[in-house]
Parts: sequence; C-alpha cells; structure tokens
Amino acid sequence: MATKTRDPLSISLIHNTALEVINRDGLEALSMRSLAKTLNVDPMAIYHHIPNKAALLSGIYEGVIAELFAEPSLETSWQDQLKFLLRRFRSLATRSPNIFPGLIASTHTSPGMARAIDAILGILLEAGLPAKIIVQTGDAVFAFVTGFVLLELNHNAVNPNAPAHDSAKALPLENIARLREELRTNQFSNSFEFGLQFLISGIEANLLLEAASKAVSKRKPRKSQA
Amino acid sequence: MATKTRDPLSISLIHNTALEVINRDGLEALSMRSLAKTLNVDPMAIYHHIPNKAALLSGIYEGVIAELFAEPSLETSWQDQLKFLLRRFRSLATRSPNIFPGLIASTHTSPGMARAIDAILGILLEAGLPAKIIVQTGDAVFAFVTGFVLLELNHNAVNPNAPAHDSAKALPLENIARLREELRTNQFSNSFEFGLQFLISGIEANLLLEAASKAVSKRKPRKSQA
DNA sequence: ACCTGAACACCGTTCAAGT
DNA sequence: ACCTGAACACCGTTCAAGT
Repeated sequence: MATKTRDPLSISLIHNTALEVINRDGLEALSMRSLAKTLNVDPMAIYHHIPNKAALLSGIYEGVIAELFAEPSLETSWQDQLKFLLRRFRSLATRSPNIFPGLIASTHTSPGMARAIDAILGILLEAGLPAKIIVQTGDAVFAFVTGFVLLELNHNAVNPNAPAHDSAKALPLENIARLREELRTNQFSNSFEFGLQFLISGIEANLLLEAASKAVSKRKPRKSQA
Repeated sequence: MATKTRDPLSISLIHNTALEVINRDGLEALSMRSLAKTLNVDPMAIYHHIPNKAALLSGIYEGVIAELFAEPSLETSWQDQLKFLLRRFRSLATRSPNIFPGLIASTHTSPGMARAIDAILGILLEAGLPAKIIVQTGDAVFAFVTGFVLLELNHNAVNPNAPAHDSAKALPLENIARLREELRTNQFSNSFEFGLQFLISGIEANLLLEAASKAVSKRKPRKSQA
C-alpha cells in the first residue's frame, strides 16, 4: 500500500487545523496561505473544499458554538438552567478566546447562535414570563452575556499594538481612583456571578409583578364582565 | 498668492476623512492606500503624520467616544443620569456603526472608554451602592450596554458575505417559532429601554437591601458593643 | 519640513493546467 | 477528482530620494 506523507485534505481537517492556529497564534495569524503551509499543501488546494475564507470562519464558529449543546443541562429550576447555559457560554469563550469575538459578531447569521438564543427564550418561557416582556428580557440576557465575555476577552488579550497614551495628558478619573482597591481585587468570575444573580433576581421580580397583577384582575374583574 | 489644489495634510484632516470613508463604505473599505487616494496624496504621505494604521484607528475611536461627554448631563437623579449616559452611548453607536465594534474592542486601551467606565462608576457611587458590589454592578451595566449595542449593530449590518445556511438542515428552533410574532414586532428601542429599567430596578433593589441590613445592624448592635 | 515612488513581504482569489 | 502554480489586484510599511 502506498504510504502518504500526510492525511488527505478534508473539511474537518481544515477546520481543526485552522482553529488550532487561531487558538495558538491569534486570528490575525490565520491566512489561507499560512494555513496551507501548516497543512503542507498548495495554498489553493483549500479552495477545493471550502469556497472562501468567510466560509472557513463560519464553519469554525459553528464547531465552537455547537459545544454549548454537547452536554445537556440536568438542572431542573429555570434559574439553574440559565446559570448552567451562561456559565457554559463563558467557559467556551475563555477556551477559544481568539475566535469568540467573530462568533459573537455573527450572531444574526450563525445557526448555532440562533440556537443559543432559542435556548435562552425557552428558559424564560419555562420561568413563566409573560410574552409581552419575554423578547426584551431575552435581549437583555444575551446582551449581558456577550458584552461580559467580550469585556473579559479584551482585557485578557495582550495587545502589543496598543498605543501608549500620554499619561500626563490623561484626565483624572476620580471614581476609578476612588475604587482602585475594589477594582484591583475584583475577579471577572465575581462580576459574572454577580451579573447572573442580578439577572435572575430581576426576572423573579417581574414574575412577582405579573402574578400580583393577575391576582388583582381576578378580584376586580373588568367591566366587560358587568 | 499660490493657490493649492487641496488643504495641507494634517492629523485632523486625516482623521475626519477616514471616519467619513468608514461611515460611508464600511471599515474594510479603509486602507492606507485608498485613504491617500481620497486625500489626493501619495500613499506614504500619511505616515508623516501618523505612525501606522493602528494609531489612525485609535485616533478615530477617541474622537468618536469623546462625543459622549460633549454635552453634560443636566439630570439630577442617578437614575436619569444613567439613562442619559447609556442612551447617548447607543445613539453614538448608531451614528457611527462601522467604527463602534472596534472602539468597544479597545475598551481596555482607550482613554475615552475609561472615562465612560468612570462615569458609570460615578453614577453608582452617587446612587449610594456599597463599595462591595459597585465594581460588579458597573461591569454588569457596561456589559449590557456594549453587548446590546453590538447586537443591534450586527443586526443592522447588511452582511453580503453571509453564507446561506442550508435551511433544510436547520434545527427547528421551537421557542423562536413560538415567539415569532413578538420577535417580529419588537423594536430594539423597546428592548433597550426595557433593559435600562431592568438595570435601574435591580440597582434600586440592592440599595433597599443595603438600607435594610444597615437598619437591622443598628437595632441589634454587634456584641463588640456589649 | 514635507511629500514622493520604488520596493518588500505579504494578502484573497481566479483560472488554466497538470495527474 | 483532486491538487498545482502562475497571475491579478490588492494590502501595510520601510527607505532612500526628491523639493
């Protein structure tokens, strides 16, 4: 049998190799040509399997976000389900920090991200939120978790190109100065868990309001029921 | 006097022209070479005023985010101050949709973004939140507003490269289907205002908790005061 | 002091050709 | 069916040279 010097090219081999490069060296280190070199293949061979770079990235996004559903939640209360889902999202992000900003930016074209939104809405439906505020609540939850993850990733990213701003010209930031100690000791995990509880308490408050307004309308039926 | 065919090159002319190009044609339409062409100048003349493309973008970011503080808030309550600041942030984003994702990604290197965070913390201090939770609350507020703005911008961006996903293979998203009507009729402004109120109510709840725990500790002084 | 133009080391992608 | 290599139309940036 003829021995080959490398595996035959395939979509999954291309995806996996590209993701390795991105996780190791950053998104900007991935070019079609550098990827081909890593695969030990002519730069243009990749185009036989994948139409262009945008499609390559989309494929990688889907592989990464699919992990969100690889292990189903065993939680029973909607509160624990929401925590499970959002913590898992954050954990995926920190595991693939260089690909996640692009994934989040593709929210409105990615099937995996649509599934994530569907999962959030499902949890809110199960909680019993009225349809009137469920979409808005879902947007707030999604905005929080994506915004938080980007804040954390951007912080962790060492940015060698960051221009050194003239600290002499810098305005005094009095509140940051006042809270210097709290800012120094706080961990992202703290803030994330606080944010989770903040969201859940807010949703619970809305559920209570809804229940109360239903109780009131039962005691005082509308005049249509004269 | 000698008439010139164009204004002499300057940092502000470069910044303004670049921002115009980005707002009109998108971020990817801006290259040092295309910018030089727009300025009617040799491609390399720009490098005499600005060290590189990263510095050009940073300069543009600062000009955009500086608008956040151009008009000081006249609001008195911390609630109205917070609404004013976050609404203004969103309004800046929709005015410069193509530059904002990069600005948000530069949160940890941008003086303007640091000032925005300082302003949020200042409002929370004024509200009277205890130092123990003020940083976490600030992170949640910042995560919400940046995440929301990116969600909205990504939605509005027409993405010509978006790969058409095989809708036959698409999983059924039952909750999105169930809420189809609510999702169709909801506006981003609705969700944003809902999110603002959600944040404010949550902060108010924490203020009440804090006040209650203080009242309790007054009535029942610790045994150190035996 | 400010601008120019050639050159270097890259990109993504197309197309005709090879096996 | 799958891979190759030349070519096209771009990038950001450096450097020596011009006025």
